[in-house]
Amino acid sequence: MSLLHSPPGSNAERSRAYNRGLVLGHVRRAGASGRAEIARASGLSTQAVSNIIGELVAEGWLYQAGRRKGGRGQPAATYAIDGKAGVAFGIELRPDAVLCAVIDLDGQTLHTARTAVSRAAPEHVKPLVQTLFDTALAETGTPRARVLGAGVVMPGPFGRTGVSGLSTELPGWDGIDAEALFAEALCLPVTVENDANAAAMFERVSGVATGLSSYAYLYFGTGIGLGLVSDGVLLRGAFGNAGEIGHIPAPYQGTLRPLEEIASRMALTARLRGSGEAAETVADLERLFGERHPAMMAWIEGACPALSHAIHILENIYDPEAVIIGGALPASLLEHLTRTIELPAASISNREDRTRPRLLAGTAGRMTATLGAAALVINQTLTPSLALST
Amino acid sequence: MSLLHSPPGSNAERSRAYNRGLVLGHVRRAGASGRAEIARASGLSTQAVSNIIGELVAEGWLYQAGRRKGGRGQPAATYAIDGKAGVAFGIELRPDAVLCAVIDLDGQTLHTARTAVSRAAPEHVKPLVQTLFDTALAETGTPRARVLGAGVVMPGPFGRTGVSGLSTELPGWDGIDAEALFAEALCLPVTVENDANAAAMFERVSGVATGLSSYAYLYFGTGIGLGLVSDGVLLRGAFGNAGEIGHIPAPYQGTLRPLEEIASRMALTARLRGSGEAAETVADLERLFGERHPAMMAWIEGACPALSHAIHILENIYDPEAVIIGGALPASLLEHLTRTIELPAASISNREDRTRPRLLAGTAGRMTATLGAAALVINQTLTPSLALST
DNA sequence: TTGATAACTCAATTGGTTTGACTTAATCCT
DNA sequence: AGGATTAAGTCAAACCAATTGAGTTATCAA
Repeated sequence: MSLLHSPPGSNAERSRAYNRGLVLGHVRRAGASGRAEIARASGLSTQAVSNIIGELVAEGWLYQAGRRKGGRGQPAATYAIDGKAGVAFGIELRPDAVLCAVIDLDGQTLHTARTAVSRAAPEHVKPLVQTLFDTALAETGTPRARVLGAGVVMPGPFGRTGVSGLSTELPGWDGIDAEALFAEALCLPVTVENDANAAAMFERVSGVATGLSSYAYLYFGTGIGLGLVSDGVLLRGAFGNAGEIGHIPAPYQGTLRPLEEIASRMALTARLRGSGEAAETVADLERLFGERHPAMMAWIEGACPALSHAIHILENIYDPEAVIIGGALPASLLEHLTRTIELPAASISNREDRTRPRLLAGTAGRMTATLGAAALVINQTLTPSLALST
Repeated sequence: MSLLHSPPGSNAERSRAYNRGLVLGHVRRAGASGRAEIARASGLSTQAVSNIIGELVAEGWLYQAGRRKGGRGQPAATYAIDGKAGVAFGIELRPDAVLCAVIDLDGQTLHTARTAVSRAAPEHVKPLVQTLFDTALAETGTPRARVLGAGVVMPGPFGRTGVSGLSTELPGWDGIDAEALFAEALCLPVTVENDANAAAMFERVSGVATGLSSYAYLYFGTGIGLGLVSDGVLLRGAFGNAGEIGHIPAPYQGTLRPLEEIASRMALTARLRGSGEAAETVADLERLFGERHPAMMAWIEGACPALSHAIHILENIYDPEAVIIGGALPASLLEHLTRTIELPAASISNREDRTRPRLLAGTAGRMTATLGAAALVINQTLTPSLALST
């Protein structure tokens, strides 16, 4: 019997925290709103919303944005989020570097930094992250109290004990409770996720998935990953390792091969190297795509049917509002892929009443996952759940 | 902008309903439990649990089961669920028949019935279901007040308006709000799902998924369906049509074909018909499998790699605790399939620390979905969520 | 027998929402 | 212009349910 302790019980305080999140989330999604409007949307009484808004204004989260015009009755005083009222700190751990970012409640990027490291062992990383955090606060002029929490992106598989055999790509982190380590180092609530999940959240907080609540996100990191968002919440699977889409078989020249051997940055770089091009950075890839390098175009030709296959599977299994592709590829290339990938016809997503494309290009670039780490925290404050750790 | 109204705000009453569900759920999963134990597991105070238990005992949901022995301190008085305290009514609508079932909180089947119909149009079905409900109550001697709700299984796609093009297999139900219709007819809260989702829930409430909270369920109906359970809750996708796994391409003799053309009852029946066997019922299939009919064995040989492929995909995308296969096939055949399907090695589910098999055989038989319809309701009362309609 | 331990209860307190009566500010209608 | 209507919002009291802290009871261990 798995002794997963059940979600926490509810009491007055937790209700308040939950309802505050509801109000903030509504204002974030719908823009400046009046009390009555929020009350109707949330099922709370106007009085409750009024109390909560009073509190949020006093604490600086909301400010009065204006008044509605037109219509009968007294015009509503509308309130909007002060984006600067809260920020989130994102950390990405890679074998050769530690990246960090700060984004605010609006999803605006306030700060990014990259530090190369020779060893990513916990004892090296911990003080480094503390320094990075202090620097980030100083540079953005953010008081510590305004930091909602920290998100951490690192290669899985994650700590749910004894996943022997599969060891992490990050030396020295096997069996380490990263969440506790960073929570202690930064004195903040910490969320740990893989790159794809984090990047998926960034799209929701400030990218192309704004307004979506159930979607699938294909992330080009080194390999290829998948983030699944359901009702605004990430699916993590039973052991926290959901989204290993790189392993699934995809068609390639008449055979089936793991998707990541066909449609990943790894595969692309290998192919370019084969034709004598060393493409280390996103800028390199952009240039090579710009000049329509034959090896690049050959990779695209192979990747598109494989991605189409993956999308077909995702759509039919998951029925998302959209599938998004993003990550460490140049924007031009992602754009090209969304135009070139042929969407399967035999799909429940192929419906007439769609208002949005089935396939979208997400944020491009090497920092997506780092920004996503911070976005995890923003999303949590705006999409409350009783299971929330904060 | 999708105006999905946000989840309802929390107040004292909703908190209580939620916490009651938490207590009931704990007792259901862990067996007879003491107040303090439940308090620790749920994060509530003993006093809160005490009050809730008092209420639940007064209302007949719980009864005192005994006292713990041994250990220091005062022995805990333990409480257990009275399975008979609540029942759920399940309805399955098919083009040629209406099935119904009653199960109790323990997941025990109290009643099943099948009525052939010539037309399954709403105006015919509604009075029929009312009669079936009354008969079921009378036969099981259940007072109306003990019925927690009704679950309805019917072919999708579901009502989220205007899914033109895709029309339901059930004539006359296009654009009908089945939930409202049955809620009004039976004066009960109603949940509508597809067959695979419902059957998946039956496994959780009384079958092989007891104690699992994240798993994937492959359902053999006419075609093949998928139910995904995540943290005890069904994933429905953005438009309520998640789980259309029958459309995904699977390997068959060197080519890729839709899974349901290879590994479904439809495919099996077609193949048997091709060799002159009319297999209409599960019993027919059982006989043919018992005598190892060549057409049956050929189907199995083709279906196994295709199912293995599907399982590979599910495991790597969802990271479930287990994959379950069940539905309208004979138990012996399902058993055989779980033994014969080769589980992919390149899977995150292929871990050393597993305590449970990766692939399990679920409940077999033609009534699985009907029982699942009822199980939906039982699961809701035992796995509380703030979003709950009740 | 006594002390430690744990489960449980009682009564008061606390936190938060709802309810209902009232005020304010705009448009509509005559 | 002026009253009716409509809607937003406030105030204070009532209400609901969880927590807190002190006290009781039952068992084991020394």
